[in-house]
Amino acid sequence: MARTTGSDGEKTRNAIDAAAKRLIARIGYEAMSMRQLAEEVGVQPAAFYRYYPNKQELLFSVMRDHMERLLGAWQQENGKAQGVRERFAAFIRFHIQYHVERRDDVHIANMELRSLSADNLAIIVKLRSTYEGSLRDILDEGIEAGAFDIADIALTTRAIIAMTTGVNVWFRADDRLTASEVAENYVELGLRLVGAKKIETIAKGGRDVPVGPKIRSF
Amino acid sequence: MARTTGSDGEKTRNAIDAAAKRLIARIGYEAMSMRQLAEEVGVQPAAFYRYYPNKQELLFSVMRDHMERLLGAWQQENGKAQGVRERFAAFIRFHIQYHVERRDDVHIANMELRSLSADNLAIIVKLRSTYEGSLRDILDEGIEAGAFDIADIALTTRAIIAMTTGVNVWFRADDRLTASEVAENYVELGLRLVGAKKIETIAKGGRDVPVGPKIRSF
DNA sequence: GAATTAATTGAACGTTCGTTTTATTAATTC
DNA sequence: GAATTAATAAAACGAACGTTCAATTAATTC
Repeated sequence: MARTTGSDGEKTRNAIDAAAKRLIARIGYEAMSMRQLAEEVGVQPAAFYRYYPNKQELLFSVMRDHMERLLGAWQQENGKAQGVRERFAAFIRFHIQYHVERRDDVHIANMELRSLSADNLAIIVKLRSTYEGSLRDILDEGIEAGAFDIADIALTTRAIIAMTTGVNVWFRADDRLTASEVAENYVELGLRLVGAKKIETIAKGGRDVPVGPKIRSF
Repeated sequence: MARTTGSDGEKTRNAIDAAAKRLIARIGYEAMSMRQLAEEVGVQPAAFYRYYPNKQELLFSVMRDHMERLLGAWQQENGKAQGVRERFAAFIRFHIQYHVERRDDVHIANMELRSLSADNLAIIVKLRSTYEGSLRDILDEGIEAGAFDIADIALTTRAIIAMTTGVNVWFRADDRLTASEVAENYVELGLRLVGAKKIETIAKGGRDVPVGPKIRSF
């Protein structure tokens, strides 16, 4: 046999991508063999090399596509929010919702960095820090506006990223909480972490008017 | 050649364990070959099988030993703290300090769960949940005592674990912050997350005396 | 409908994998 | 110092690895 009836390059490419994400997310890039991937797709191993030059490019493509989609989706979402507090809440909602909806993508992006070649790693790391930087910008903005009380911005940014990304470790769709319930819980936790002041307090003055004696709100 | 002069089973075993931890932490269990490990130790690949029946047992042994050491160390530390708030702070300090001191162990424990056989995974997962349960117990205790204000205990427990464990991703010993400075920052963040009340407030009444109208502190 | 292009198979490449077997030497015991 | 045990080396096992190549057939173009 050779070309099969009804064969279609685009369909096969999509099938390869989908199967690869499933497999890499479940057993890991190193553990996934090309024969395993081919079987999942329903083709011979050699067919893969019409679509990717090698295994590494497949991983890189999956991760780059994911990061660019993530960044694009957040940029779109970011435009809607009004005010720091709402923008901060929007970020957390977005982050958790996106992570829950594209679990495999996110899991791969978090776990397979070490399987990337040096060049590819540099590119992905850059995209990551762009994304995390957009959260940091919100924290900066919140401090400027006098809405947040943060001791160490970089550290707090990382804490929030770690906390919210961690949802993917335990969240199951059939759990007691829906994705948006989880998200709202994390919005509350996030607001605590950044020391968000009561809305009235901000409205009354912002950073130029001290809120009273320098006592933390907890 | 066969047995080498000065050869010692205990030393070789320790060398294997140390090299394995280094390698697995850096490149991953699947990516580490037995020949690579042997070379790192300075023996032939076959020598390994005097100490472990196979590669999987090595990974399991590394992870089980780590979890048991972690649990033991926390039990010892847990006895010292007085009061919920201090016990909570002690947990965070301990967790971060331990993670920073045994980076490879912790990294392996977090990354290589999927490389464990089903039986071994069940054992490690049990040890993990015992450890995480000890944090949950502190949150329970804090709520009981009226010292904490927590909406969802299970979720908050996981948030704290994720947040503090995440330190390992970015912490470098030569960074601007020392391990204990980082730990103190996270203690503050942790206290915010659990809605820890001001010490005077607790002293004045505990949970039986309402702190005022039911308004969150932020 | 012939020529061309797209998609895939089947077989094989050399390499590396985890592991086993056997032989050999060092250290310890008696 | 002979017998025993401990610790290794050396070589090989079959299986699996990522990848390449040539042949073949389906779909498309002209």
